Amino acid sequence: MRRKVEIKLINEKSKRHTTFTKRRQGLVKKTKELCDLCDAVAAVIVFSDAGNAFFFGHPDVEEIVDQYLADHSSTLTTEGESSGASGAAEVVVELTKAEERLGEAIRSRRFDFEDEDLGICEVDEIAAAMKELKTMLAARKASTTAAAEEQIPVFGELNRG
Amino acid sequence: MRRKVEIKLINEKSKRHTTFTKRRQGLVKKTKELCDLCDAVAAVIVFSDAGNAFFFGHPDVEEIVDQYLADHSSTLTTEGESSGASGAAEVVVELTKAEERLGEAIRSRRFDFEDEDLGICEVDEIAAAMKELKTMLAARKASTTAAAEEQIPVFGELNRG
DNA sequence: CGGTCTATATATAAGTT
DNA sequence: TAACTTATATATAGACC
Repeated sequence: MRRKVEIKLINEKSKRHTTFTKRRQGLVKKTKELCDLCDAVAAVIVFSDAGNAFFFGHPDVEEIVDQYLADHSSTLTTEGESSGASGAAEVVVELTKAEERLGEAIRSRRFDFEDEDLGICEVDEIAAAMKELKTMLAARKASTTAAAEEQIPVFGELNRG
Repeated sequence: MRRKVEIKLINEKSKRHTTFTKRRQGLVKKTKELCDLCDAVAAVIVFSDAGNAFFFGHPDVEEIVDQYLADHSSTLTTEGESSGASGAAEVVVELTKAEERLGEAIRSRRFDFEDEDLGICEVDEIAAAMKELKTMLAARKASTTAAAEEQIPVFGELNRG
């Protein structure tokens, strides 16, 4: 019944919403549990498409948010995890995500390309180029002793005038 | 081996810390997944006892935090920036996100490039290529429509020297 | 400690109503 | 459409390095 699900954008709207609701609830629950178990200072905020905010925080969302802003308003000092990439592999992951979003957008035709000045072929090429780029990065990552100064013809085929 | 655990404060300090670390990681992962699966706007912030902040947010922690504060401290109405953009501009936005992540990673030097098989020059080239791609898209978008609307966001520059 | 390894608890994707 | 069910995927407690 339950199938393994790829962590990428769910294109089907109703399915996406169902997953959003379930996982949003789970996330808040997990946050509460973390706070209860460890007396942790933690907050989670989730916005629905409609703009409704779902949140939880201990001791208080605003306090945590203020603390965060105080710590990060001008000085970036993150020692642990953050939204940023931290290695070549992570760069590949980021590119992969972007690529997949593009691919999804194209496949699902969420874009009304007819009304845009951008043709579907161009976008498709872009997605392909990103995929290529990702593959290249992965390959480079894999081959430890490969050439150091090799030039990379990135997006060369896109230059069509 | 694994026993069901009551959701209440763990008194044993070392055990509490272990649980904190594991669950904190899980929470961040779940938040990421929610964002990836549903293109959700969500953020999580956790502080360790030592005062270190662990966080994740999409599109950006600060944005979400600001949105939360706006919603909960006044009756400001900020509409339509998180999702719902349609067309080429959205593609550009996706590219922008990826580009900014790369740029940030490069600037902050959170990469230990020495230990990777990927040189900073290569990554820099990739970032440049993405910027180029974005510019191309923007230009294409602007040309046919004869510059009616400026809806393509300006990027944070990468300053590659 | 900080990471790895299971066995088990929990979350959750589909199905069902 | 949401609530409930159920089979499975995933998270993670405890043990061990």
